Amino acid sequence: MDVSKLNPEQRKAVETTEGPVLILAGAGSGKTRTLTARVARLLEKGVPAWNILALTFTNKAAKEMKERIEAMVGESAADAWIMTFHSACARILRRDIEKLGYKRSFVIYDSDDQQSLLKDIVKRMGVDDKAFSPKSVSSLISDAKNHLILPAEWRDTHADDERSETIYNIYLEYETRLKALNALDFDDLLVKTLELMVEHPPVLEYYRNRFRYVMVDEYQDTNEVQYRLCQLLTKESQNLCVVGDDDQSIYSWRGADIHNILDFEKDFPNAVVIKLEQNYRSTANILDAANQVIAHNEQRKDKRLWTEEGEGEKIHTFCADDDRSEATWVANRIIELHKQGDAYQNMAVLYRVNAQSRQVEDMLVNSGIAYNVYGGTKFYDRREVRDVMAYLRVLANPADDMSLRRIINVPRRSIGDSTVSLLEEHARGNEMPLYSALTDMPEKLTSRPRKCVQEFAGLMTLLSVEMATMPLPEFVEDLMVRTGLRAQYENDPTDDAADRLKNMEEVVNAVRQFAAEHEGATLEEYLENVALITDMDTTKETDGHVTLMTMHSAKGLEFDNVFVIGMEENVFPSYRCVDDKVKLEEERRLCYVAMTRARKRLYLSRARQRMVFNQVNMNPPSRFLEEIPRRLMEDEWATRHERAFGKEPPPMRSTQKPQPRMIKRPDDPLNLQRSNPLGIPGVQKGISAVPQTAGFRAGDHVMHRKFGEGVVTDLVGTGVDARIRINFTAFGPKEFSLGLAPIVKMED
DNA sequence: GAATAAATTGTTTTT
DNA sequence: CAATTTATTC
Repeated sequence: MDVSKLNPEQRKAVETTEGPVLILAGAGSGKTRTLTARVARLLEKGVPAWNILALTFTNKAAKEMKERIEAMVGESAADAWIMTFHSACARILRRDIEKLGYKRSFVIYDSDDQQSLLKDIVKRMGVDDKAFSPKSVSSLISDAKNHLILPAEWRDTHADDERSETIYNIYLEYETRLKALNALDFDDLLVKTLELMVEHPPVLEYYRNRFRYVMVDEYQDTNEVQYRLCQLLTKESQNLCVVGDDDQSIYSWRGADIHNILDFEKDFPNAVVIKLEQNYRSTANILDAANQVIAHNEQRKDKRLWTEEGEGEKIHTFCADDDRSEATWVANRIIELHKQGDAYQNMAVLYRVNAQSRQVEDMLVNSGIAYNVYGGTKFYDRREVRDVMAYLRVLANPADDMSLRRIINVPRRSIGDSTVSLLEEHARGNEMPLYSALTDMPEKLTSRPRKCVQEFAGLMTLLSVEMATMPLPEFVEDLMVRTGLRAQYENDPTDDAADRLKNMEEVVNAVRQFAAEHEGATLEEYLENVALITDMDTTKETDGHVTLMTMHSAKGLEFDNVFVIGMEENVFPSYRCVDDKVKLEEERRLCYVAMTRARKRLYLSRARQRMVFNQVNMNPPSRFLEEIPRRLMEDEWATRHERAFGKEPPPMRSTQKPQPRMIKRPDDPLNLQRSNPLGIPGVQKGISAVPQTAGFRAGDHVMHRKFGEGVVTDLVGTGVDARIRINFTAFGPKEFSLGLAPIVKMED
């Protein structure tokens, strides 16, 4: 293991192999390199690979780490568990879940499955499905599970009203049904693993002995269950090494608790804390800007990333007329960069919500530029693909009524709703899965549907025999023929059907690839893989392709040129977060993550108006834009006097156009609402509620939107670069750019 | 029971 | 607007 390429802090992280270690790794600080080197070091010291557990959040991160470790030490790392939390839990459960009363053939329900189950429950309970939409209920349940709150506890900790009672009933029924279906949702994978460890000490003992060294990546994103699992596993060995960055915590909406990383030193008082603060990725300007933005957060560990890189280009900003011309601008810049010799794979367009990819896609298609969109509608979310999966799931786990119901009449085989209802009723009466009702039919069933069901039951029996005898890929191919799924689309001349057919063929390819990578793989293993894989993980041809993805998905990645689009209030930060201080700080962290993805050039764009919900919406520039010091930015209008479409620049003053919605700021003591609808960074014209450079002197009493009262101590520089230093009564001395800081002079 | 027409409804972010 | 759900007709 050659540590000479590491800096002193990184080296310390690699060499500290024993005891609790907290590595605070800023963006681009060589985190993965350090982590992989640490694993290599452990192996080199003679720690057997099977003693090592390295947990990540994404398959991509796991895969990368695994590959890099293998490149360093070769096959000797093969026995180490380097995988996501969810995969590790699935694997642990596959061994011992029978101790919890499930069967080992359990299936994993994704959020779609979860929601259709909830929908079914709500419908059967006869409650108002508007007030209890599957979406809202599923997030409540997920939230409860992530905090280890079982139905009974949920009821005890919530108001004693009708709504809570109903939710409790749904939650309870949901749990009961899942168990009957022999299915686990995503949260269950973690919760049940914890349950297994807590209630079955020998199991815990086994894994404690096995995993002597536990490492956790992106620790700031762990939720309570993951946290407890880590604590439990390392209680004896104390060998828990966590890596994270509180500034990059962007998953609290999924139960991630930032306190897990903030309180690590409390949990392990003897922890070695290592800070990786040198950034090897971005130019100084980009890093500086990102640092400035994140400095506006109150809830954070103080740190400052630095770099040896040169300043580089300024951050390019642009304000387009609408979302369409914003996309055109992006496409044009991409073309320009490409002409300069930058390859498309070095460019990424990042956005807040998946829907924003549409316009950019259109423009890239028009320009003939290849691209990959990550996220959004996933391959495995397509109807035809899910149909195939439903067949496979029923065969793997006949208790899966939900999947069976999905495919019992797909393709059409004249088993309609009324027949299914009869079968279901009968199955429920006899406390058996729906699948059993296919062969043990209720007497009420008349001869015609009876025959159809019989035929279907015969098909399923045939398939289960084939499943046991044929290699997996061939079996899947055969299944699509025997079930008639193929024929359904083959006889359809529309383009749509051709696409679907192609997707089904893609499933066979995926199975074939999986079988090739995992020798002797079973159907269960394949299904598990499918359930835990995301769109990010499907291998794509990246060469010559521009990357389009959400800022969330971009975490952990880096590109030479990064475009962040939709830098507007109510878009980014999202309208759902604008009124909540805590949520807003998470948005800001997301902004920090997005900005720090860029190595050489960062482009921030916004649109004056944008179509949202099928109506025109006008939003002021994102507050994050205003948190970047002006000296680091260069606006296209100001410098080039050009427009995406060669139109005249719009008037600087708003005429009768619809007024943008004002941002509500309950915490704004002076009511300094943004009155700068057309405000262009770099062209300081519109900020009118904020006093301009003139008028401040040392000794003046001022009021800041966030920091409250203070006294001006100093003024530095002139013009756009002018800065002001203020000593706040409550927050001490701070420095701001005079043009940007939301301060006003107080009347004495 | 199936095919078609009408109506409704929704947009964070993901394992 | 587009995709899904519900109503209507055959």
